Amino acid sequence: MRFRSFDSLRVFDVVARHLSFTAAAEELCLSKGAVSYQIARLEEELGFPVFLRQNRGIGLTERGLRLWQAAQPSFRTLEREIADLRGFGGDARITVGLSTYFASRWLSSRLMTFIGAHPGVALRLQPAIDLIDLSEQGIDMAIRWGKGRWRDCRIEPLFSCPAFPTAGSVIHARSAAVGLPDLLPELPLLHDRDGSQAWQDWHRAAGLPYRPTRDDLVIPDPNVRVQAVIDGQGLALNDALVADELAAKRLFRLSDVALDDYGYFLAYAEGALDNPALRAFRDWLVEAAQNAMPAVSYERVAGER
Amino acid sequence: MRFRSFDSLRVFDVVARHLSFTAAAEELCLSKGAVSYQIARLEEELGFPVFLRQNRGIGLTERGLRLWQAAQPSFRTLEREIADLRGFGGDARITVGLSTYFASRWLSSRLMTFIGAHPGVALRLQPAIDLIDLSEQGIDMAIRWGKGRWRDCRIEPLFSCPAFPTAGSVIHARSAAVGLPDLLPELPLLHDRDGSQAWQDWHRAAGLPYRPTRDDLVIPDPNVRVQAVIDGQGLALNDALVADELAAKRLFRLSDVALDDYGYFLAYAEGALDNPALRAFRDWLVEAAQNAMPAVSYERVAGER
DNA sequence: ACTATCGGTTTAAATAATTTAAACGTATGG
DNA sequence: CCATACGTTTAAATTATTTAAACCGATAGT
Repeated sequence: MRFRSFDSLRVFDVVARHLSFTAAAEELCLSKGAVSYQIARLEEELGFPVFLRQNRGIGLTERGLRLWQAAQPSFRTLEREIADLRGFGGDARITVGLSTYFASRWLSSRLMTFIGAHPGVALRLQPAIDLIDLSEQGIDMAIRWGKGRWRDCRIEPLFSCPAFPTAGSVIHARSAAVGLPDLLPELPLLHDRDGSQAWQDWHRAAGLPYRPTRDDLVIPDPNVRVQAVIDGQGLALNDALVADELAAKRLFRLSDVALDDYGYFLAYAEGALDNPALRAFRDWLVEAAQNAMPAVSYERVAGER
Repeated sequence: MRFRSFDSLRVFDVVARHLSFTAAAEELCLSKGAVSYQIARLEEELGFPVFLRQNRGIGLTERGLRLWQAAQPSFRTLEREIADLRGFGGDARITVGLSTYFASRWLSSRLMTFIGAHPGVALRLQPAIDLIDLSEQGIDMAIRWGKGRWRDCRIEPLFSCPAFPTAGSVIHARSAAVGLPDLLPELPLLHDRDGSQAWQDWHRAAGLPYRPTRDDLVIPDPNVRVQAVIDGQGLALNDALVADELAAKRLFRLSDVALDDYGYFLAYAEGALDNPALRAFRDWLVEAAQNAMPAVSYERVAGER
């Protein structure tokens, strides 16, 4: 029997990308019942199951995975070619400036849903430390971390992502024993850039005195900074995207005082949204951010007031 | 609007391969109306036509061609992977022995319909002059030219393909002037192999005397033999697959006497059809042969009896 | 020039597939 | 233990597809 259900296969592709019937249904503008039906139909025609129905959610079977590895690029090719032939080719090449830190810790795992849903758009992620200058290097949009007080362009908040002091295990142990306020003056502070207000802001929030000039370090790249903290070079303000390191106990949060007004923002030039591809990316990003604000709780340590 | 109709696209793929709605309908087991509907639907959704409706038959538009160039390999990949995952992977690699002559002049132009209709089958064409020994070199099936009197294996007739004497333009001119019977004894005859009965058979059929030993040439490869004839090396018995050369007047048929019992045959070992892939190829080949027996008419030349 | 035939298209009716909304069942996390 | 999340099922409604037959233009053979 020849395989016929390529429409079902397309539904499978979307479901496999989300690993969720519900999310796929939303992307396809279908009810989840319809998606379930399509997958059942596909499995019947194939003669083997493609998804493992697990307790909560689903997973690909081994053959399902192999099928997806073939289907994913095929549909991507087809959809891109079709988008091209339809003449949507308009400005469908967009460049987003961001830090490798944000890209690897937050964006990349979610990106598949965008590129899958917008096959006609060629997305380019431009790693950059300094995201002040848009339009330099042909960056269409930038994702910035801060208080959202930039005035050079349109700014949209993505999600709040407070910064809090973090340290490696050695300093954490000392902090737990001695107490952070006493320890603070003698430790090097790692800054994200020259003239950053962040540590100063944090001291004010914590009600502690701040002496501006010390033997501090400026480490602009957040990934490098995190590693420096883990290696015991000093203290840094980090945001919730270090959740993995916290969970793995390679990094420790030292205080429940956080800079709550910090977060991630999308920055773009005034007319940027006239480009439908950019608008699509903006819409997707804002929604993705809404649904997934990372949060890190703080366990009070013994010895803290 | 997102593209949805991948089933229609699959129909398009088949139609584009055949360049015929009717043939595609047959392959897909649909009525031609249904195929027409699917293509109309596809074109509506794409927003541009994929086929040019010509006087007789159809052709791809420029964008249709580009679409097909993307769709063809994608569907092929998908169908092959699916065939594999379904476990049809059994013996889906088949090798067919044939002459490059037959391959290039008859088979290759038709082959696309087979590989398209049987994506799970990996087909290998093994060029060979001497197709007597099957099972040597792992040949599953062989296509032979002759009278079909082999006894070493199962033989199925493909199509009758009579042989007739041919010559290049110089000899043809002399033959037209002098008459073939008078000219024949003084011309070199080109044979397909040592001990071939073909020329002897032909002389008998034409009611002419045959002297076995002369300064003749043995040229086993049919393509080479055809070229030798064109170059005026002598006369050879050729079959209807030289139609192109006849039409281009590079080669000329010298007589209406033909060896009518010669033709192409498919040879394979007794149990070969147990392999579904081989059976599929046999079925396809036999049917393709039935629908397309080449025929060459003979225009009587001035000076002939 | 006439006619049979070869495609592709159209039509209306029949059939089959898909979709939806809602109810359901089960597992999870607070 | 309850509320929720997620996939499944169900029955009904809606769409889409298919078919057979008629149709139309062009072509090839006579």
